[in-house]
Amino acid sequence: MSKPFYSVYGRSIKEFLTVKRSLGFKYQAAEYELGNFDKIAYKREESSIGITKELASEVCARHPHESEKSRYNRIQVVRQLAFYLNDTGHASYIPKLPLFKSSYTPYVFTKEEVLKIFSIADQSKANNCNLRTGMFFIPVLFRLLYSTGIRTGEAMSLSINDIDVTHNVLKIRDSKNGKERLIPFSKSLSEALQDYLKYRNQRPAIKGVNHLFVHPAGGVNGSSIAYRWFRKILFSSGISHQGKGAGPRLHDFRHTFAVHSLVSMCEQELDLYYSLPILSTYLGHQSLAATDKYVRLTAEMYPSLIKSVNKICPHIFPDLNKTQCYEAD
DNA sequence: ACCGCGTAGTCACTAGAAAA
DNA sequence: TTTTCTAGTGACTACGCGGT
Repeated sequence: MSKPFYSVYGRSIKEFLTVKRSLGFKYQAAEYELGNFDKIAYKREESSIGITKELASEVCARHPHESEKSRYNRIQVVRQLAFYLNDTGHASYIPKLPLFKSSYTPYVFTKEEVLKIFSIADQSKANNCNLRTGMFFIPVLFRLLYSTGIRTGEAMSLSINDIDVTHNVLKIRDSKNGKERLIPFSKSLSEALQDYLKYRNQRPAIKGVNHLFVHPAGGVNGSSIAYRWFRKILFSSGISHQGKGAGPRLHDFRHTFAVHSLVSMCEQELDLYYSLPILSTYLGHQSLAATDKYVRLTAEMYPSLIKSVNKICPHIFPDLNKTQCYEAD
């Protein structure tokens, strides 16, 4: 499972990993970064253990297309290794952490864009007769993501037993904490799900398969399928994708759900002191702070709405000149 | 030949826990 | 409270396979 290391640091890195793991940390991603550290040390023909300032600066140098945050994460691992080496008698330079600020702004679809995406997805499904195509469930998956705001991973791992189309509730089982949460959904989504289930259950190949989202031949698709179709449909819908990491992502259905829900609650003049905790629970956030980020996002996208709400209940929406918008999950 | 999927891998990003 | 750190997962691609 673990990769070999080639430089003079190899043994120390292995010990370091063992120590960290014995403390209960997984150190999976870190092992990858340590591998890069090892490669650089090997290339430089480092002959003795102890990180010099020169070695540290080469390892911590910014990669051409790397974000500040990623570099920050990378350097943290090297720092930990440097601390460990110091503790074990190999004097090492401890690199400084850079400053960084979050820059990603989530994409929020307009209602027109959402409708356009749905209709293109429906057309694509009608045109695709491949027996193994994920297109079979894409239209209903997109509707599910938009109308419940659940994560893509959560949707893809749903089983048919988690869906109750009589009471319009679905169950998210969170294997991580053994927690589960119930998500009520709308009548229109329920109809879409029932339609899908009808076709799904008619197919003999799918008998006995528990996964909700399967291709017509009965196989279970990974979430990369959903993403690939998403990009195709996005292109056909004429919504431009801004390139790697920047464009609308599948995950942005979740943001869109949150923002549209907030807007709709504002329009119905619901008291946000009550409705925010509800939204927070629905999204599965552990704190209100995460949900608060959507409030800022909503304020940014619908300034005129905010003006009218603030007349009734001031202080709900932040002054955007003074705050920055960060992404919430 | 072409298309779409599955898989595995790299790189990137964020939430939330832990430490200070 | 703020800073530091880890866990977890998303975004994206290459490649190979099998069905049409």
